Formats: sequence, C-alpha cells, structure tokens
Amino acid sequence: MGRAPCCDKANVKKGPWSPEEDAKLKDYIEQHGTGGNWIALPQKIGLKRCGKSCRLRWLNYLRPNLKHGGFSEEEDHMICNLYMSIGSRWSIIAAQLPGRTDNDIKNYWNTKLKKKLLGKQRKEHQARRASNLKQDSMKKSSNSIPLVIADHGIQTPYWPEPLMPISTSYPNQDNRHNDHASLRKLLIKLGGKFSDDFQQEPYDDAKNSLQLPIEFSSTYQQFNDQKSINLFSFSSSMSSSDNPYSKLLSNEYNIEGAGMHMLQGLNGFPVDEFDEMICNNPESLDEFKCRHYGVGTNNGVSSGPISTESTTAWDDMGSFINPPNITNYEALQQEVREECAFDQLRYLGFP
DNA sequence: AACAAACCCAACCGCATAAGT
DNA sequence: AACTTATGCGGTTGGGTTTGT
Repeated sequence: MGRAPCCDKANVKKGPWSPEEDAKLKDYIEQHGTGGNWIALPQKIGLKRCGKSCRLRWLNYLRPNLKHGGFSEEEDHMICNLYMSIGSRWSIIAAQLPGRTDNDIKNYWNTKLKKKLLGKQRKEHQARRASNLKQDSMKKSSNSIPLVIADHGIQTPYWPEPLMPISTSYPNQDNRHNDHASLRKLLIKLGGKFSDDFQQEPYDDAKNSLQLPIEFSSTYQQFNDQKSINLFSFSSSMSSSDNPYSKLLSNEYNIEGAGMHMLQGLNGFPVDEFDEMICNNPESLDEFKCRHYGVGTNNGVSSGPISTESTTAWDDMGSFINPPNITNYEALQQEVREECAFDQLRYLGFP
C-alpha cells in the first residue's frame, strides 16, 4: 500500500502556471500568509492546483526577493565549493545564497556549471597532454605504476588488486563499491586526511595490496582549501573501547566495508565526474604515485602537501572554487559532515 | 526555410522525515 | 508506541527555446 495522494489528481490542474493563477496565489499569501497548511490553500483561493504545486510555485518563483538567472562569479564559487564539500544537498547550498532557490541552483549546476568545470578541465588536460607527451613517456620507468594505454589513447592508471578480500556487502548496498576502482573513487571522494590510527590498519601490506594513503588530502585540498575530513579521528574520538563507534576502527568491523561504506555516504559526490577530473590531471596522479609508491615526478619527495606554488590545473581549479567569503561556511561544513557521519553509523545499525 | 539536436528550466514525482493525533 | 498526514527534498521529466545543419 502506497501513501494516499495529497490531493484529488483528477480535479487538479497540472503544467505551467498562468499569470492569473500566479496573481491569485501571490496576492493571497501576501495578505494572509500560507496559514501553515499548503494542502488547504488552493481550495481557499479557488485554485485547481495541488497544495504541493502551490508551495513549489511560491517558493521557486513567486516569493519576494528571488533572483532568476544571472549567477555571479562569486555565486559560482560558492556553489562549486559547497557542492564539492557536501554534494547535491541543494537546499543547504541554496541557504547560503540569498535569493536563490534549490531548484534554481540545481538546474544551474546541471546545465551550466558542471559543464563549465569539466570543459575547463578537459581543455587544460588536452593542452598539457600535447606538450608533455614526450616527458610522460620517459617517466614510465620500470619502477613506476604501469599505465594501461587504452584504445582511445588516454592513459589509465593501473591499480594493483588488493590481497585483502573485499568485505561483505551491507544492506541496500549495491556491488559497485565492492571493487578496487570504486575503493579508489571512494578515497578520492573522501578527499580527506586519514589519521595516524588509520595508518596502522592492516592494509599496509607491502606485498601487493593497496596501501591506503596516509594523507590523501592533496588533490581535494587543491579543490577546496578547507580543513580535511578526518573521519577516523572523528570515530576514534569516541573514547570508550566498547563504544560501537570505536569498533569501526577495530577488526570487528572491516574498515574497507564499514568504514569505507560510511565514507561513501559522506558527500554524495558524483564519483564519476570527480574521477574524470582526477584522471584528467596527470599532476595529481603523479603526486599520488609519488606519495604512495615512491615514484613519480616529485623526485620521491613524499611528505607534506603539494606545493601551493606549483601551477597546476588543480591550483587553477582551487582558485576557481574557493569562495571569497562565505558566511558560516566552515561551521556549516562541519555540521553537515557530522550529520552525515552519524547518518552512516545509524545506517550501519548503530544506535 | 525546414528540420533535428541540444539546451534549459519549470514542474512533477516519490521518498524520507517531522509533526500531529 | 503506533499510526496518519503534511512538508521538504532531490531526482527526473516534458515541453518550450535556441542553435546547428
């Protein structure tokens, strides 16, 4: 049994709103307010519309002080930065942009901003690839990560298979995260700093398994000059050893399963797009190779963040994304992160 | 000029959750 | 506590508009 419909669909008008309907709704709300009951509103006004539809029309279009179109560069920055941080939580993003609706921002992101970003990345990558083709081929020395040259000519980094079996699945979790590529994506998605606790986890198996990054903040931080997400520190800060949250750090819960699954829900970030950005930036891959495999273009220097002086696409992207000024920005991010982390813990069955 | 493809955005849909009983 | 209902949210769709051929 599904939920009962909120209105009689047969007697409800759908589709675009006429100016008359707009005027009726606007006049009524301006004079009487919504009355806290959208369902009853259309009947009071004499509109053959669903209450839900009225609410949406008011919020997205008729409400005073709404801006339509003409997003400024500053707004672009804010949207990008927030999206990178919290994903497609449009209502939260919209709350930071006065006069903008979640729908508006969502549409703007999907139709323009996303393409703007990806287009920029592609262009830069192509230009760089053309000029660096020679250098790249020389870098492929015997001790570097093998690169698979795909038919389309794009270099795809080869990720060694882990010895550790991928953990069991979780309720409602599909299989797409249960492979190595997805794990990498999740790390990228996380983009945060792994704590020392995590560094000691059993995945540091030099034989063949993936060595999870001690600090994977570099690429993401160039996107977003913010405090790293330190989820494992967050977990370990819950001191009691029998605290269920701390079990995330123990063998009782497989980090790769519970932990990574927890991470996976943190941002809701569209992995494919981010991954494309990552793959389109040889520097970031080089940095990763350098840091975690001891090879690459940084002469083996593997500590500390990537120099902020280096002129990379990531820097450029970072400058594009970093907001000039956002009210309560960090507090908001922190709040959302914690909320998401708790959501995930609840999802895993913790109280 | 005619048509097709791509783009854009308002509106809809269904789910999750808060609020009320 | 259990159930019902309203609200809020994010994903998706449909149709109008613009651009390309």
